Amino acid sequence: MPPPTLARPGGPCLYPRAVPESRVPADDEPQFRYTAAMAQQIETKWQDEWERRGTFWAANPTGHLTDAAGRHADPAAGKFYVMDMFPYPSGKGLHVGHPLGYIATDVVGRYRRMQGDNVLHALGYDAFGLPAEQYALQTGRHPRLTTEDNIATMRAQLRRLGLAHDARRSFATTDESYVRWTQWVFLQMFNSWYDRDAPRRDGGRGAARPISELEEAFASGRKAVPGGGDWAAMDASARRRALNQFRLAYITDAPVNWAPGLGTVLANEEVTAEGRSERGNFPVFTKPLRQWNMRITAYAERLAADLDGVDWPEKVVAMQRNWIGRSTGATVDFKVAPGTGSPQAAAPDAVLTVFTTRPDTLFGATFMVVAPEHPLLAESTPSAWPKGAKAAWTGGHATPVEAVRAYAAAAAKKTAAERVAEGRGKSGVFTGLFAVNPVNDQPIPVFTADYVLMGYGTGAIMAVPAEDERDWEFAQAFDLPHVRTVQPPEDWQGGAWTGPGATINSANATISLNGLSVREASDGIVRWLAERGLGRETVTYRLRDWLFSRQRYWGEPFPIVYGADDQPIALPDEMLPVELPEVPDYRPRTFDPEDADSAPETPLARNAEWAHVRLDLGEGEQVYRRDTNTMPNWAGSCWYYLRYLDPAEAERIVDPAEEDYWLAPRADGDRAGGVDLYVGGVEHAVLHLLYARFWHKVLYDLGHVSGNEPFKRLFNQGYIQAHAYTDARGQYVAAEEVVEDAPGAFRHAPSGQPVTQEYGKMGKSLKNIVTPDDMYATYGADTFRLYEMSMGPLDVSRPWETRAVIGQLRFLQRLWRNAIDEATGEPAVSEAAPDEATAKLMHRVVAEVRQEMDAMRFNTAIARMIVLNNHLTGLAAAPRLAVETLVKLLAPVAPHIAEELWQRLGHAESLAREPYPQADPAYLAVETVTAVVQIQGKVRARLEVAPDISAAGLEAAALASPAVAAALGGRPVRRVIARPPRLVNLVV
RNA sequence: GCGCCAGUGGCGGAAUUGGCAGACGCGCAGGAUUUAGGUUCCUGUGCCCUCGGGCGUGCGGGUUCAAGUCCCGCCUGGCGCACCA
Repeated sequence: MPPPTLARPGGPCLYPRAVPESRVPADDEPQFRYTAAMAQQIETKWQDEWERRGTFWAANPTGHLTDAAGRHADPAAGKFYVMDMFPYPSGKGLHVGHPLGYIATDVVGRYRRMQGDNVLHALGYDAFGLPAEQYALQTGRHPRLTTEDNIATMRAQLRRLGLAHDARRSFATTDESYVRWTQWVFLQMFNSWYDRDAPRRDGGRGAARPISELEEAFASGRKAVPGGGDWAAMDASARRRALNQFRLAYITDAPVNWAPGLGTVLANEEVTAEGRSERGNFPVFTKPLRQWNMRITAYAERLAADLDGVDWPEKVVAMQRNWIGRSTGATVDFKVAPGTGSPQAAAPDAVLTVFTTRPDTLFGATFMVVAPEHPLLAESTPSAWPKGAKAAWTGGHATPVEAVRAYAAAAAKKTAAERVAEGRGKSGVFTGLFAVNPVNDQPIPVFTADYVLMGYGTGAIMAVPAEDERDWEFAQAFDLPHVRTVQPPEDWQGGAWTGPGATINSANATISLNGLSVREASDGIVRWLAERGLGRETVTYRLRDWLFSRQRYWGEPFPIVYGADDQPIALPDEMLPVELPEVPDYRPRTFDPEDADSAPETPLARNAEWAHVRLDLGEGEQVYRRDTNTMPNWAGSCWYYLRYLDPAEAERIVDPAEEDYWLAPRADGDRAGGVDLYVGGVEHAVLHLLYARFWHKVLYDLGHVSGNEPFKRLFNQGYIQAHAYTDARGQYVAAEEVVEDAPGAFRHAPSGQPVTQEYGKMGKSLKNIVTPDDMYATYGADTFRLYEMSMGPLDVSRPWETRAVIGQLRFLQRLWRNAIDEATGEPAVSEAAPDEATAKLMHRVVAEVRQEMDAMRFNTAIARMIVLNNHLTGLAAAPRLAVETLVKLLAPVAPHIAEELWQRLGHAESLAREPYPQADPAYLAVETVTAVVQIQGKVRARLEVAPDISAAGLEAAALASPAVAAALGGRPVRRVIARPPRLVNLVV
């Protein structure tokens, strides 16, 4: 049903004179002046009106979501999907920094809508997470209730901004109907594997496939069962165990990041370089625990390669590439045996495989290092020191077994940060083992040291001290030799030479690398190794699998149960969603932050009744144990852009017709597809944005979405910073009470004492919070929006300056006065056509504003609008055409006053879909331009010349000018550089 | 340590391609209206000046007829990475 239009189009609107607390109006103030009070009246009126009319309802191509007139989208017409990063509904309330991105996306959305695009813009809430649990504990209320309250508060605060969102499309990740599909995606991951040979829709090879295909391959013998089992002879439990090694979501006992102080395990992405938790800054220990993982490493290659196809800030692309950390090199196999005089412990055919990016230096490998967690140590460490073991190598231990065990135990007790910090001095211990260098059959000792990481490459390296600084340091510390295989420059002082150079000392009976470049030598030795089965070209990634389970309450439960064999079993789709149970205590079980021996405990396990469930999953009715972990906060934000298409969708994750309309690649050569514009802070560069891309690619492989990428264009907005002030004792004083006596000299007015200015974040403890509500009351939402958009480029951080906001209110006041008689509220425009100068300026401003808006340079767009408005202010009466043009130009940024003026100027319809002004090229032509005459590159005169003046004509005009003649003072002109029509430079 | 980005009036910023440095706004100054006040209006506002002009985009060089813009070397600030073999 189409909503009714406004009853009295263009009629006089009389407002009661509401008086904000902050201001008492003067008696002589005109009744219809645009003040903060007037702005409030206008803004709330139009917010109600837009809601009532369904002005911003976006139409889907099918289904129940139509526009306000009941129409579906026209697939042939333009569409634009603009999205903000998912807000977390905190209980703390907003400050003026929060809405920056929301205003920007609103401006873009409104601008596109005025150009005829069907614009999808909605805002949901990412509402699971630890803060809600903590807030619930403080208030004694269930997190669901506090979360709902927070969402309501945030909605109200944002509604007052006048954002053109389609409110029907809002939702929260905590909604049962949303959790159901988050769990569904998890099960898609659980029930899939990565088939490296499967052809992909985009022409590539390698894709997620249903796990049933793998079962068939095992059953038919097309693929060997790992461990060499016979599929037919295996029972259900053994089969589950085998399949678990291939699932994209799998449970495993691997070393994970355990933060006792936080009471949960964390993903690598959530651990800082210092080895502490990003949230809470607690120490993080590496500890083997049985946890859920996502096989994101299977997508490493595509996640790196497909960055070429997205329109993202280079910085974010670089951060993702660095995180994925693709590097090419070779793996090389070394035979390993205990040294002479040591009892045989290694299997005779034990092999140690290493990864290296410098296979060309293989002849210079003088020892080996394995990570303390390397499996070779447990299997093969001999029980006595061999001959040749130097005293410095043994760490004072009686046997290698003892030495290795002590070293590994010490390493496990350290946080990652400690390992790094202490590792600069290079610790380690000899393992009693020797490896044989395959190129020269030299035995070289094998050490274990924690500067080698189990998680990267093979967890083992060949050490080449002469060409690697870390190996050099280790060799120095342990009295190990080095052999140079790359010729350093003549002036080289010694130490490891990692630069380019000719290969030396690298020949055996069948190959010589001597004289070759690094590149040539690498290629040569890899070929030699490959021919003999001793090595191969290899690509490795820094990226690890994504640790996906958390020991928290307020998150999505896993739709997984365990039978007697303790192997995970998926619940059938009909049983989704698995709802969060009530528990006696939501609190995560936390420990002494330094207690590395503690182990996680899940809050969901506290509900014993829920944790066990009687089901028939095809093997007869029995009691199963539920998984009591919850998913990380990232799960909900990995696919929310699909949910805006229809949050009521109950049959499938997304309707294919809707997905195709809003997200499919459209332009030729575009494989990515995805949201047309995604605006948010840079802090999610490798967390959310990497995870969401991964999920999207899985959904792509499984046929649920039509493009490779979820976010076609990404824009990182800057942050709004703020000044804070401290007194002599270092205490913060209220920023609003500080006055500036002279540049750089600040004083706290109430106390009179001098204070020091700091620059940084806005925060309660810094006493410099300014809220949107303050701005609404003192200036109105339009002025606030205008100010935030005019402060500077959107992608740059800049300081908030409350006193500067007034400039934008003045602009709106002047615009209002150009359109409306302040005494009567009636239109004050002239009905005559604009004069020549006004028309020309108007068209030029239109052209410039469009250009700036297209490039999202709102600050300069607004500056141009002000120029036009200032011109109109100088006229006796502003022409209607010019005022209406300006109102339309401004509408995306200051929509309420624009609607109000539009209505008062006699228009019945909202201007939300009024075509954005277009410049008439006829008016952009100019009769004369100002040419500057430079002498020796300095401006000495200005001339009005025809725009099509020739170089000769310009030169003649310049030389004929008396001002130029005076400046030349009779000096002969040696050279003339004419750049008609704007510049001529005379060289004397 | 390595990499990337930035540095322009008292302040936020503009100058998209080497071609008039400082658009627009704040602040400030003067004036108007007003009993008064300013969230009103108008004018001015890079610095210096002997009123001719001179100087000026972090610093020092360079290329060019011409440099905020390009090149080289520094300084300062921010961000990212940091035993990844």
